[in-house]
Amino acid sequence: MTTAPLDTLDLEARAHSEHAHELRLWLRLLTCSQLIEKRVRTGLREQFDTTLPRFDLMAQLERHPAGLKMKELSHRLMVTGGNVTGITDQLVAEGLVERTEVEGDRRAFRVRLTERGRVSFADMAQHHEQWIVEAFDGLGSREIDHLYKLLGKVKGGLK
Amino acid sequence: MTTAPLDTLDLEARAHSEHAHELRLWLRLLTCSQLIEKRVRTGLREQFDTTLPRFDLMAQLERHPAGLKMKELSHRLMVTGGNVTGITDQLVAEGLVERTEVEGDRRAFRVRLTERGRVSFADMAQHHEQWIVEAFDGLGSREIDHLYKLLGKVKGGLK
DNA sequence: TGAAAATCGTTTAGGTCTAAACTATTTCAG
DNA sequence: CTGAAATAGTTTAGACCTAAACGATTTTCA
Repeated sequence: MTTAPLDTLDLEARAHSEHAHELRLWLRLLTCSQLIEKRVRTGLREQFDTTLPRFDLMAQLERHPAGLKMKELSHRLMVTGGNVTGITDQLVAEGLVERTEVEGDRRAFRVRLTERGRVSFADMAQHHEQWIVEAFDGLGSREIDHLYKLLGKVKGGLK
Repeated sequence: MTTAPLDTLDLEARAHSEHAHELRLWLRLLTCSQLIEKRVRTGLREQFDTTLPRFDLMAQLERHPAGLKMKELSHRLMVTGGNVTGITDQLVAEGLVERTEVEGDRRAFRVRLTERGRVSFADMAQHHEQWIVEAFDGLGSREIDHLYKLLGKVKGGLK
């Protein structure tokens, strides 16, 4: 019967019903992303005894044969520099990747795939592609394009 | 000039061009998901000195006032049981959730929000909602619905 | 009934990721 | 020229998450 408590309830209730769509969308986006990622992680572990971050790093290097600096890698992978250091160390130890000097800047270096790294990556990439294709099996190519565009709009609005 | 090397190049080239759309879509989906997640993680850390997994666990409990069993939590959160054990331990230590007995099964128990947990969560949820709304600012409500439906199709095709 | 199988939750060992502090080098302003 | 600021990468401490092995309890079914 008083108005004060009802006001706060109204505010909460309104907030929830007004933005329920955004919240649902976020949860679903996250779920899709996590399910696909899990599939890829499991595949990489079971079939190649490696991990997703290692694969992702190698994928970046495959696209840039001249190599990438640590800073560039951490930006592209959207992870911290310390993280890139650790993963690169592993891959160097296994001979899949190498650090090369950057002339004119003794602080930095460029990371490149070794020949062995290229061969190893090509093998993994083929299976990776298959897992991704399977993940979107339920969609037609029109829907894939449309989804891509809508997510582009989301991405554009971020940051 | 020889045909053998060209064949392998063709195979690779074809494979890549045939499924390029799926791969691009996957990378974009992942990027959107990671950017939004980063925003939420930063907000939770800076404004509430907590983490996303802790928030997610409390969010599940808020939706189920009677409490959830560890198994149910790990299923809903899509993480392993061991992980849920650790996060629950923390929240119990801080008095935000509590373990209660399940009668008739001495192996299991139910995890519930405490009163303090409910208050704490309500505060965080309000800001969380705001961050999510901002993330989808660039989209109209029709687009939000459409994106939701398309992702539903993706989700349905997984597993 | 009673032994095997299944279920619930925890522990363990190890990889991932972060923020913040740190070292080394380069750039820039005075 | 020189000292401050910026930049490249690493280290550190700690939280997260996983898979696998494990203890305790319950269920199954012969």
